Amino acid sequence: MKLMPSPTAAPELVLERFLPYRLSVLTNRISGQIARLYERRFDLTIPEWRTMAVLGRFGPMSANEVAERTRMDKVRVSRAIARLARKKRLMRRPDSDDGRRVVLSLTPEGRAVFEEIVPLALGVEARLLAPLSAAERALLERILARLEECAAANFAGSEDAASQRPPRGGAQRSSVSRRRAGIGSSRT
Amino acid sequence: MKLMPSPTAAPELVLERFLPYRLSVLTNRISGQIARLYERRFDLTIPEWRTMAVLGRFGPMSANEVAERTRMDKVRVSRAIARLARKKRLMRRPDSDDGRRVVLSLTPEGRAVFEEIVPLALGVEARLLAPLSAAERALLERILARLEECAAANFAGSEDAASQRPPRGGAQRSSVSRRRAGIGSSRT
DNA sequence: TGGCATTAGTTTCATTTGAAACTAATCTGC
DNA sequence: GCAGATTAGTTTCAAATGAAACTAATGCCA
Repeated sequence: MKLMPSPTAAPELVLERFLPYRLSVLTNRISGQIARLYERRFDLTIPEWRTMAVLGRFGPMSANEVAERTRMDKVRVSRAIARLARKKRLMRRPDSDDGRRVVLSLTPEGRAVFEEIVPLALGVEARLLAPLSAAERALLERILARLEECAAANFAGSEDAASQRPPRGGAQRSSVSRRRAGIGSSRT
Repeated sequence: MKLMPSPTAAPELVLERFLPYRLSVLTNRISGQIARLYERRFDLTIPEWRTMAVLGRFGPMSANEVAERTRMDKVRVSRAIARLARKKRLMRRPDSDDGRRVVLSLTPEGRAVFEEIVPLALGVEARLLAPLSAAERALLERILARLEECAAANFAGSEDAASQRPPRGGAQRSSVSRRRAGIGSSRT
């Protein structure tokens, strides 16, 4: 039987049971498999695939809208678009109403690739969910929604840090802040 | 009411509802928050933190054992160790029995940092789990375990790809295989 | 004993990444 | 109109990353 922890017992942290760590390992594995699949069969990175996915599903839109929908930053989107354009999987049409915008749309070839990938992607998802019962899936859905909400809230709450930024040429930055603040990419 | 899908209806893929994508976004957010926390307060990256976490919890071990426990590749571990050693948070003692091995252990300073972080990390986890009921947490545990199992199985099943590798100097590699096979880092 | 495969750990190198800077077009207030 | 602020998208640059090569010590077995 389990004894009561002594009043002074330090709480334990075992990495293998720590939720953020577990999520990270799990997600990276899944993303890795998917990335390999897309790369090997379609010469497609995950940012490229995500871009195609939203264009394929929702039709033409600007790079910014792609960034919002995929939650990728605009740099990644910009590069994904450049590569897709090079491979002739999407077209960029300057917006006549707003000279800054560029409207993106899949080429017929891009759409063909998209339509070939969709069932594969859904198949991966189905295989992942296969061992779960319907009830478990429903609960997973709810749990994910809550965690997303919670993470988004905390996320928003910590954005202040970047507010007062010194200009680039501005000489010194502490060695701490110099070490990349960059963070959670997961090429996924 | 919902109509039956027509026999020819293509299954739909909406990125925002696609499990691998959702996991990725969620995980990156969480990892990002944590990384910011560790970096700002302790000048510690996630690979460094993971290394300290296993050394702090399980005591001295070799770099390889750290890699196994943290599921990081040995390159990452090697670099994390180098940085931690530079910052005097861990010590490397050559193993007298096996000249290849180096036994790592936290310095007193490293341990102090470790003990300061543990409650913070557990706090982050607790905040994440706060909106979930006990029943939901239990089910989350089960679901995670199943997904991990499933992902690990598929993972193992797809390792063959790297088997016959051409030597480095070996002239050409296809543009496909040249484009990094690298994948799911998520600096997490 | 000696040679060849293996293991621990590091280094090299090509690539990805994102914050910050940058360019160019549009909006805003006056 | 028109100056300054904002927005769309790209480029620059300093890391981080990991596959493959490398170095060095062991294991194995003949």
